[in-house]
Amino acid sequence: MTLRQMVLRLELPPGAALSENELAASLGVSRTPVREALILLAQEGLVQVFPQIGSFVSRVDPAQVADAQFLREAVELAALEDLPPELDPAVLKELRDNLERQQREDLGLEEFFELDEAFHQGLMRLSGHANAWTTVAAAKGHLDRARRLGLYENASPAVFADQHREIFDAVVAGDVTPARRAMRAHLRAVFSDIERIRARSPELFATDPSAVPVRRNVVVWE
Amino acid sequence: MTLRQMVLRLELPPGAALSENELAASLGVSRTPVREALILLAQEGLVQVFPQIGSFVSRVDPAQVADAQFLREAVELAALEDLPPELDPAVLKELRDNLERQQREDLGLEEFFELDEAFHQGLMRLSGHANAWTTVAAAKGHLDRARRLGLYENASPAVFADQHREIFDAVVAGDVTPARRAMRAHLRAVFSDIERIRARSPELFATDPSAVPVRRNVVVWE
DNA sequence: CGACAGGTGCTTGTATACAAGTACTGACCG
DNA sequence: CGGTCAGTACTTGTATACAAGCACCTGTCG
Repeated sequence: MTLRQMVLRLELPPGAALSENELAASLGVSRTPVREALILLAQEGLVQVFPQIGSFVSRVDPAQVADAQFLREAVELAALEDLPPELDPAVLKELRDNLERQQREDLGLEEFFELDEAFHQGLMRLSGHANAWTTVAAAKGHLDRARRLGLYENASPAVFADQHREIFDAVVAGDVTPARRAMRAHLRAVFSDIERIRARSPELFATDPSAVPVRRNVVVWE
Repeated sequence: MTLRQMVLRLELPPGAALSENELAASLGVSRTPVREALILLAQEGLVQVFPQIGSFVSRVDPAQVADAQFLREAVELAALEDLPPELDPAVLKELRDNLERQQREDLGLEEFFELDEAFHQGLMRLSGHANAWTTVAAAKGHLDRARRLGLYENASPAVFADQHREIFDAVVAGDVTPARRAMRAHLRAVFSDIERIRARSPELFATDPSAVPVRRNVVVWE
């Protein structure tokens, strides 16, 4: 799990080489459990394994970002149409606390990301589809990394916090159509950033997803 | 892949024990690759692994069926709203051929299932979201098994074939709203069967998903 | 100087041995 | 007859050794 987080948080940058031997040594276990973890990450698309060549953190693939975006938008908008007449008060309280914390001034980017994830997951729980959300969450690795790059770029969580508030108010008021409109606008805000980032840091993005990385020998002075 | 198909086609019945050793022996390989395959099936929810106890084909979980149903409905309906003005003629031809084959009288159930899957995948390709569909397809194992049980029960693919035709005609005509209505009705037809089947074959369904299967010794006369 | 062949060190894939734990079996004892 | 406890046969989890293949480095030869 912690390896997955390192990939999602870009601590392991897209394109980085992941040797099973090195990972095993640094984690103090054998190759077997490391390998099993990499297989799961590979199925999620976060890692690419090339037989006899190496394993690599996959570069952010704009196509996969768009796929995940479509998926999450479809699911979250459908959930808004499926809200029960009586909303769970415990979840509502949790969401209110969440929104309050989002507006703190000294909020770190990673902390904002956690709150953001929890907020969207809370909305899914309100509609009784928390499990469908876990499927979406597992499929949106590329999207999450793109969103992080976007936030690192302009670092303005305040706008998103306001959008969250707008969505939440519409949900509580039972106004499905405005809630959907606000949600759609909120989710699509990602696209405004991605192309600019790609122009600045092209090495983080995939051009041909089937391209095989090359192994290079680099001299390291220690 | 063939092991996955055996689970989805109910050739390996829900609840069946899967010994890594037996599978390895019957496939002529060692435990390692078998184990890696089981890990992937476990992440899909088709298999449950209990440490030091055993691996089992997961019983059909009505909650997971409902989750997958919600997911696919959300995605397929969203795709219908995202159809381009000019539909790919190659895909249209493929769908027409598919519909024609669906109406053959001597169609086997498994063949109908293949056509059904190809039809829905084709619609997703029309809207340019084939990749999002693969994510959904990987998440709907429990739903697919429930649908197979439903078809084994009343064996009437003709109704579904007509619904497919109705959806297709609306899509070609560009009538999004009727297409959505037809699609929603089509997808929700699953629910009419599942409770009846559960009453007849409760051993295929999960009661408590966290319950641990028990190992039993049975005498086999050979 | 340039091209080519072989050595070397890395990679992942697979097989196998052992560790740890569960459940049934059967003998033993009250 | 019934309960208890050791033994055994199974399970999955982990570590390790070997197999197969790719890329670079280097020595040799033209």
